[in-house]
Amino acid sequence: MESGQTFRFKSFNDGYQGVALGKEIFIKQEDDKIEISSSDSLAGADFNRYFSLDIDYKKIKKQLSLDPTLEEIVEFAPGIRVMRQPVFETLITFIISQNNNIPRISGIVERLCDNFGEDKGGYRDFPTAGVLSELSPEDLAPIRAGFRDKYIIDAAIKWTDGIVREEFLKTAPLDSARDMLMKIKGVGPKVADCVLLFSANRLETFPKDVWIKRAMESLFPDGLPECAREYAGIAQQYIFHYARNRQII
DNA sequence: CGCCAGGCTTCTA
DNA sequence: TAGAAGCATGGC
Repeated sequence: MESGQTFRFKSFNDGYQGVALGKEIFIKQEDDKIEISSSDSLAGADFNRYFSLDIDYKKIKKQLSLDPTLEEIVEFAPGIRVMRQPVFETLITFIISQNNNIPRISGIVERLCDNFGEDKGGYRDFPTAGVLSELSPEDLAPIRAGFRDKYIIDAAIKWTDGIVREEFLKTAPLDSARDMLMKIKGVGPKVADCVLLFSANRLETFPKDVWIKRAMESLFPDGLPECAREYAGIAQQYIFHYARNRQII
């Protein structure tokens, strides 16, 4: 929940609270048991898929751990999973993420939802592309996204116009999918890869941000180990978290 | 005050 | 085609 893939969850009691798939949920973990609860009906929302609880991470971690350095990195925070969030929401949140820090990303996303998301009775859903595509940069001023406001609007317009299509992103050759995303102003290789990894379930994509570049230089100067190729994106999340948190603890 | 943040666009050579 | 400047905002 704190690995920088998703930005609407807050620490709450002994778990996390946030809005996902149009529902306000509370999630907590005790040992291997993960519990999701809500005051809403969860009908129609597939949180096993959202949190990738249907994926065999024991098998994936075993394969990554064939490399001894990766084994240590995985063991540092073995509960991390790559989520499968809605594509449009992931696209917008990672446009906001550029040249930004995680706390401020969360703040901008929160204001975006508060101002333009559908009121579900006490909380707000993530805004639709249709709503965002009609806005001007001045309309977005309250969310204080800075220069990213025009990128958000361009992404929403290209989404509603069908220039960026979810099904294509999930099924087309990886390079074609990236090119489609990079037609959006403000979307470059890093944001495109994050969308493909965190929502389109393209586990072989390996987003390279400043943290990953620094971590790769010191941990894997010869590149990512061969055993991690199939699940490079999952390895990326373990490496990202390790790089950011290891020294501090 | 200056530097940096899950980068990208634009300008320059 | 590579490299640097500029970009909104906010925390430190």
